[in-house]
Amino acid sequence: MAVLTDSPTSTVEDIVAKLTDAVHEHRVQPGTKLREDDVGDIFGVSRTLVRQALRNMEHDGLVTIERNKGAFVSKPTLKEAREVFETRALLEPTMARAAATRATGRDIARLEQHIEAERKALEQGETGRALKLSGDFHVLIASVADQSTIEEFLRQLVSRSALVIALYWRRRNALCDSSSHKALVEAFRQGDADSAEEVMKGHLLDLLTQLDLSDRPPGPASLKDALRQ
Amino acid sequence: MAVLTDSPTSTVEDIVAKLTDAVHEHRVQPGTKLREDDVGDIFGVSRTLVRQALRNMEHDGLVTIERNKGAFVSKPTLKEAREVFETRALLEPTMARAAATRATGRDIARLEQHIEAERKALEQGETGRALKLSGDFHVLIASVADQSTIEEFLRQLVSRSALVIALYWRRRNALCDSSSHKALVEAFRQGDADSAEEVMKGHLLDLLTQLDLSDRPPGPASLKDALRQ
DNA sequence: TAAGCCAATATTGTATACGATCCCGCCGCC
DNA sequence: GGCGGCGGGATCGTATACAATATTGGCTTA
Repeated sequence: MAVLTDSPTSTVEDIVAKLTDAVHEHRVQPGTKLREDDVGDIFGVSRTLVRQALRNMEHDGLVTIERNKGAFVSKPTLKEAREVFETRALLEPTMARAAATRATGRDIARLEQHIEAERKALEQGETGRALKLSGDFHVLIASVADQSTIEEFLRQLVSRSALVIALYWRRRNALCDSSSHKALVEAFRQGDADSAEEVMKGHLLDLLTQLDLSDRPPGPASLKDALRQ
Repeated sequence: MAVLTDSPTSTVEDIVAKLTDAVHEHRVQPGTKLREDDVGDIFGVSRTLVRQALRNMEHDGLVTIERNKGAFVSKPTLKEAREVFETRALLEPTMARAAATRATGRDIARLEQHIEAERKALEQGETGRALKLSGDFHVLIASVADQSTIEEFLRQLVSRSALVIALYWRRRNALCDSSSHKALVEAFRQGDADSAEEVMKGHLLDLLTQLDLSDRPPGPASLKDALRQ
């Protein structure tokens, strides 16, 4: 699970950012153990900072820490997976509405730039990176809406969504097309709050339908985990 | 700011819980510095665990950590204060609706027990404790609604609300009467989702009107803090 | 041979030690 | 007399050392 070697000393934020990216881009799978010494070696810091980073990520729901066992990339249960998207459905349409009424020219430009980056990543076959960027787009909307509290929540929810997608995605191929994102920005540009809200609702539903959240065991659990209970 | 001495060793969770309670009950004010050695002495643990606890509380928005300066009980800005209640307004009516459709007899009993505890605290003049219990009630509703993700978010928002109230409450006397809480439980008992949702909306508006979130300096900032910038 | 126990090893949990930074009072200088 | 620099103490930041716990492999025994 080697991620990236780094310059002599990294900050806690560096470690969190790099590990989080790796999870978002599906370079490390849910269930992966994050041994403190390993991570420390990779980033060139002591376990002190690694532990801080891991606890941070635990708070975002990306990592689960079991006492005396260690830190693992979280494996959201079916219920948790549903809750993540139910919560997003509560927050994001309102964010889209607010963004539509507030977005400035600079905001629009930033959003379009972002979409372009998504397109490029997809074009070059970097599906992991495209997925991450696609998530960031949703957080960016909350930023445009100037709602930092919800932006923070959304950051967590989008992170967890990456885990959910890793576990419950139906067909790897049909990845999130960016037409919805384009439609959102178009609504923002026209200041059409109603449209923005509706497009966002639909977009979240689209995402949901591409997941398999029917009742069955919590995804590709390792044999070991399965038998432990 | 002595809080509570404790048995020889406490866990991180103990420390977080005790400190959080102290903030919820307004026994420590926003802006208070939480010196690591002090907290460690109080709870009989090393700075290692204190730092973990403080970082946890930072994630909940209760504590702000400034590098090389230390940890302080957070002082939400006006904007943050507004965002807290805007976010609650997005989440809680839906939680009330869900609770109304899901609440069992045991749930109702638990909620009524909670209200009774609130009443007693008020009766005995323990306004701090009453305030904390009043906040917990809202979290409890999310628990009844069986939405653990939102419950966690609400826990953070209610915590921050305690800070907002400490900073922006208009008249200390007129404290949250529990009639709204009673009305909520009554709606739950009757399974009246519409009513539950409406009562919750109104209750949150009531709270807002008792706050002074008009545009003016970020509350009772100390002169020192004011001049520092 | 398989099950169970025990020791050796690996890993995490907590405390302590040391270095870096900041705050504050003192002193010299203008 | 006031202003600015400078030192000492206090406090935080990180690494390391040691203790506690879990895991693994081999060994014994029925």
